[in-house]
Amino acid sequence: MPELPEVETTLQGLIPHLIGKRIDGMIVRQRQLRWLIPYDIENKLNQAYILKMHRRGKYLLIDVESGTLIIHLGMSGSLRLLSHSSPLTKHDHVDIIFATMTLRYTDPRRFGAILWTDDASDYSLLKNLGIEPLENIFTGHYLFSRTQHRHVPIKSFIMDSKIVVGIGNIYAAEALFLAGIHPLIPASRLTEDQCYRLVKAIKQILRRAIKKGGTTLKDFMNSDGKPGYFSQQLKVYGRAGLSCVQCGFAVLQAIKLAQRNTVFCPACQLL
DNA sequence: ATCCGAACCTGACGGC
DNA sequence: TGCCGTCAGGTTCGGA
Repeated sequence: MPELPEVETTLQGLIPHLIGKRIDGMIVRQRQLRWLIPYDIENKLNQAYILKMHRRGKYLLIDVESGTLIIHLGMSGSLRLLSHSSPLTKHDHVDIIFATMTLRYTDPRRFGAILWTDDASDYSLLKNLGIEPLENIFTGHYLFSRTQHRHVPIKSFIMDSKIVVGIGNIYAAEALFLAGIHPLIPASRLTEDQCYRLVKAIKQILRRAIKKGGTTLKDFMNSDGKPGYFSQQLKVYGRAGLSCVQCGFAVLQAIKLAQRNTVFCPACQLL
């Protein structure tokens, strides 16, 4: 489900409701997500006030005085704000309870994570992450310098969170299409100019997707339970076999790359 | 250091 | 209807 725009949409939906609020309790119905939810997390969060909420890559970080609650939505996770009486459905694994509402984590595939750290700046899953794609330090020059001597396909490269965070399968395909770059080109073979174009495309795609509230394919919902509308703007993802919206004649082609479906235009994105 | 595939899990869908 | 294989928005980890 969620790439950076969906996580950002969720975060921005939650912030106005949760900052400064006190957590009155936490109910864990299913501890086994990607990793086990730590057994002491209910104690750590009980009666804690939410000081700050932010995002690092696709990780949602919720700061309280004694540390940080870390939430990752995996492939199928979502967070919604509900009334206390809202009926439970099958994969509602965790509730965080506030005075007037419940924050509910739902995740059918359980690839997501709910973790705790006393010190987010020294947490293994966070400290080796690459840079944020929407920050100014993510430049064509940065990307070009990192591609040197790297032989992986450029699509895998921009999806590598040690290089740049937040770019998943949908937006990687869309950004490469927008930049006119074939997904299979080895990273080291990109010219500096192509790196500039790719970075520009990534920023543009992500910003536009955030503006539309993310991409809803089957079931993505923001924290108010509303879908995102960026799926209507997708130019290659999910369109294999259809004609290219840019050149109008080539048929979009699908290949498997690093176990992920990858769609591109063989005419607009030359190898 | 780099790269690749396996692993985690459920549900939806198409074919027989 | 039911069973089987395939696929799905992520990413860490282990081994080559």
